[in-house]
Amino acid sequence: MRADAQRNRARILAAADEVFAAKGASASTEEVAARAGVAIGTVFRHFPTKNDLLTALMKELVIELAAEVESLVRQGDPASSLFTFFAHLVERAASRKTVVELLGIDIQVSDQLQLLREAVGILLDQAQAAGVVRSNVRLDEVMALLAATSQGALHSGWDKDLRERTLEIIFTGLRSAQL
Amino acid sequence: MRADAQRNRARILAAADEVFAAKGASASTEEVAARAGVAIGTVFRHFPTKNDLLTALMKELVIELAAEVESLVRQGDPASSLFTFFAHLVERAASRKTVVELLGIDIQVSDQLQLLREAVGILLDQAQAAGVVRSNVRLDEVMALLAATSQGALHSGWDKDLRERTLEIIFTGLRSAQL
Amino acid sequence: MRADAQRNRARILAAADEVFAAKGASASTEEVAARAGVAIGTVFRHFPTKNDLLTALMKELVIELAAEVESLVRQGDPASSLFTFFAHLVERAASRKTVVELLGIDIQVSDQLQLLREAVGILLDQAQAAGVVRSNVRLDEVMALLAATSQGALHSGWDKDLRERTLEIIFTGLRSAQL
Amino acid sequence: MRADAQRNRARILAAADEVFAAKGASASTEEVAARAGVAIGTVFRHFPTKNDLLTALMKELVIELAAEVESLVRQGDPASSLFTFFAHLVERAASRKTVVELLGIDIQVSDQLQLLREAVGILLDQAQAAGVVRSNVRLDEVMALLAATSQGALHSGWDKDLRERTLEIIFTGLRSAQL
DNA sequence: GATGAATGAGGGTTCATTCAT
DNA sequence: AATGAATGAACCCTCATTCAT
Repeated sequence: MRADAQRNRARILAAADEVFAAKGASASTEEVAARAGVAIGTVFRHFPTKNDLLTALMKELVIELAAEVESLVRQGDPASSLFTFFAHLVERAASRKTVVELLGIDIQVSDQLQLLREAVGILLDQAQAAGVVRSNVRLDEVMALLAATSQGALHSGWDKDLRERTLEIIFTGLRSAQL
Repeated sequence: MRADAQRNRARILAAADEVFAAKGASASTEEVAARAGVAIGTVFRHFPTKNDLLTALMKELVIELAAEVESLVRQGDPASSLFTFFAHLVERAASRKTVVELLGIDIQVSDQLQLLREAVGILLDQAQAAGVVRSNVRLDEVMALLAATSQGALHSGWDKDLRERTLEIIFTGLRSAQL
Repeated sequence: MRADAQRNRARILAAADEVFAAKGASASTEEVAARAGVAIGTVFRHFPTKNDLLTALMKELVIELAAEVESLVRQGDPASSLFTFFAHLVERAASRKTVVELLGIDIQVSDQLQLLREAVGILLDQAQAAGVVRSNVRLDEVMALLAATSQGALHSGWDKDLRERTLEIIFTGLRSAQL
Repeated sequence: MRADAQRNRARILAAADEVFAAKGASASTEEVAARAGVAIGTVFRHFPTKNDLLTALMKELVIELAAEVESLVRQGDPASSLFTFFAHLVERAASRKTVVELLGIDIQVSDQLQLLREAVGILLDQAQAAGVVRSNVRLDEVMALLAATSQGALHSGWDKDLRERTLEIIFTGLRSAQL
């Protein structure tokens, strides 16, 4: 791929991220093109289908998130990494519909999602090994809570304070058995 | 309003509930009309805008939910009513997109939402008075968790077992301080 | 269907006939709408797909042609009806791409085409019974010649004189065995 | 023109022949480029317009056909060459849309068509001189029949047997007067 | 009031053609 | 000269909304 094409692909993805983050997946491809400063045909050259664009966006996001988790796995405090990531994801969801749709919708990201799931699984293992999360909590529930709260964080009332207070309840629920 | 008009209004709302519950708010008005057994024009006579229809639907839902809460307030066990309602709402969300969009989206239901909010507030007060929910939990967080988990419950992976396990974590989080 | 809808349906079919006759099936639906004096949505309300419109057009045409053949079967001279119909079809094709695409393309008119085929079959039987078409000529060849010459008649050079001279050769070929 | 350009021009024409033969003139230029193994820009450098490409293709075809006719004129049997060529052209049309569009459509090949026309004229003269085609048959009709049957041969039902039977009728028509 | 046909802006997608690399 | 990315008009189709019947 030529340098300019590479650049455009990136600009389109960035534009799509912003547009879909703001208006959800029903925003028009035309708007993405406009925001990217390219003609509509260029978007379709790079992503033959709107769905392809959405999928590509999700993949990028998952990869990013998974990388983040891995870095936590390597360098973070095992006892707090899961909570850190949880909070960070929700924080991020608060401004990006994309995050939320990733966790909820099913486009063809399943493979990538699996990746994220596994990464989070490690964080959970660490946390349980460290004794900060009760042992009968399973990965399924954690992913479910991640998805749910990310979705929730998108909506109006959830300011930073509310997000923190809500997460605090969930974190307590995850921990409490040790008491 | 004539009697038949009254009847039509009700049938349209019922149809809209089913259709939007199944396909989300992006389902077409035409489909609602078909399911209601009326012509498209009739739908628009009663609800000049698709958004008006959505709003009316939400209002009905909130009223229903609020009634449910009130009944719990009057006849339920103060120590468990909040949890009962929470679980019931999520259960319901699992089969109805409407519930979820009500809690998330911002159509002009704020007034009605306020109603629901107050009702849930009473449940929370009761639960805290009974000592089963820690006192530093505020209504905001409870509403936030209700919204988030309702949203989550819509998505694929959330079968009954997962819903219960997830709620159990949240309930524990709400309770735990007593331990 | 309401009277005005009925009228519009007819106008759209008429417009489609003209437009496709002139420019072939690749002409735009928009143009059909314009010629019919209706909005684009109206065309799609009556014919949900461009292909549906094309198909409807073909059906109408086949029905018309079949009716024509039947009338010849009943009232025409058995010895000349086949030739009469043949010539008439080609004459008509000279100004209408539709006729030709009917005989060549395969949209879902097969059922209707079968109808026409059978009708022409009767004409052929009559002609052979009358001894004016040799007995080893089969319906397949007649249909093939009808299709081929109709196609040909569409193109530039085929003025009336040429059409007649060309048909005369074919007719002679069909007859010749009697000599 | 550089040697490689020369080579590319030939490869593009060959590719176009195959692609348009298979899918008709509505196939995309991109596909031609792909089949030729060159970039789309190269196609447009050689043929500034899709129509130019089509025209060039037709010219080549006509030249080929005319050469074939000339060879028949020189070495063939005067009494059968016309029929031979006729049958061969139709046979070829059965597998190549190009042949047919050449004879039907009006791109700017008229000059070249004239060439073919003249060549076929000679065959006709020979056949008439040999007494196997009646003298009142004119070149116009022969060309018309060539075009028509070539078109027809493209369509589904025309298997080899049908083509032969159909041509047999036409050949008889051309001959019959002598009887 | 109800009906359902008509409207037309908007959305996804294709493809001939242009132009920077 | 070749490459292949960018352009943008045009196409098919959908759907909220309006309006004649």
